[in-house]
Amino acid sequence: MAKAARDNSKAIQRLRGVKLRPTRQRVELAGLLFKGEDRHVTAESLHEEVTSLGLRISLATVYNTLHQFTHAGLLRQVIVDAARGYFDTNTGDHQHFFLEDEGALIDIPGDQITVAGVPVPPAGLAVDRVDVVVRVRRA
Amino acid sequence: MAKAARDNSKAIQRLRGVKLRPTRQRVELAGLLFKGEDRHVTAESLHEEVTSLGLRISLATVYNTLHQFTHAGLLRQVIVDAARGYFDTNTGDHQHFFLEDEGALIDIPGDQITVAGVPVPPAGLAVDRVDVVVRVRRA
DNA sequence: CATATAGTTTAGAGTTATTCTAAACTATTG
DNA sequence: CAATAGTTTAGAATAACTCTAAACTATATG
Repeated sequence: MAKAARDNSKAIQRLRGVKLRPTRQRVELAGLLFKGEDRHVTAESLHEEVTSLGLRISLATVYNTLHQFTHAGLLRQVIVDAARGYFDTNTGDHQHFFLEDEGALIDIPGDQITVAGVPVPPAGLAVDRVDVVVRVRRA
Repeated sequence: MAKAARDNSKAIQRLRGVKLRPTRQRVELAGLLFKGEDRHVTAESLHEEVTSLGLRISLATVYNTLHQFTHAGLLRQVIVDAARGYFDTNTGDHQHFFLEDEGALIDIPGDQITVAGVPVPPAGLAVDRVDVVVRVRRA
C-alpha cells in the first residue's frame, strides 16, 4: 500500500533474491531498470537518466552495478556496436534489430527467429549462446 | 615470373581495382591480408605483424587502411567484442564462431546456417545485414 | 622526366568508453 | 550500537581509436 511511484520494495526483493546488498544506489538503479517494460541502456544513458531525476550515483557505480546485475542474471549484455556496451533488461531467449543510424535496439521475440544448421563447435568448446543481430538503416 | 614471396603485383591490381592509390603501405598491407587464406585481424594485431616483419607502417595508417579497405568492399568488419574491432578478409555471405576465451574468430560458411523468421523491420528501415555469432567457450 | 598537386602518411595530441585505486561510507552482524 | 565486510566515489589510469597539421609521394602534366 506504499506510494506506487516510489515503492522500491520490489527492487529490494529482487536484489535480495540474487544476494546483492540493497544499497541505495542499487535499489534506485534496479527500480528504474525493472519498473516497467523491457529496456536497453548504456552506462552513460542510465547515468544521465539517474542524474536528470536528481538522484546522485557516480558513473563508476553505474558501470559496476550494470556488471553486477549482468553476472547475477538480471541483465544481459548485447554487443552490436564497437563503441558502446548495451545492457538489456530482457534476459530471456530473444534477438535484436539494431538501428545503425541512431544506435537503438529493438527486441525480436525468441520464438520468431529460428537459426538452423549451427555446426558443432571445435573440440573442447561448447556453445554459450547464439546471437542474431538484424542490422537495419533508413531505406 | 617475379619472386613469388615478394610479388605484390596482385595487391597492386586489387588496389587499382577499387581506385585506391597503391602506396607502399597499402600494398604491403594488402599483400599480407590477401596473400593466402581468409584472415581475421584487429588493427593492433596487424600492426604487430607488420612491425615484426620489419616493415614500417604507423598504427594510424593501419587503422585508416583497414577502414578504407572496408569501404572499398575488400574487408568486412565483424562486431563480436565490445573492446576491439575485428576485420575479416572474407567478405562473402558467412557467419562466425567467436571463441570468447581467446578472442578468436572462425568462419562458418554462409550456406550452413539458415536464419528464418526475421520480422519485417519497422517502417522506413531496411535490413542491411543479418549477423549470427555463435559464442563458444571451453566446455 | 621534372615538377606541381592532390592524395597519403605520420607522430603525437586528443577523445571516448571503461576500469582501477585507495579512501570514505554504510548495510549487516553479533 | 560497534565491528567489519562489503560498497561507493572522485579522480587517475587505460585501451582503442581518431584527429591534426606538417612532411611525404604517386600520378598527371608540360
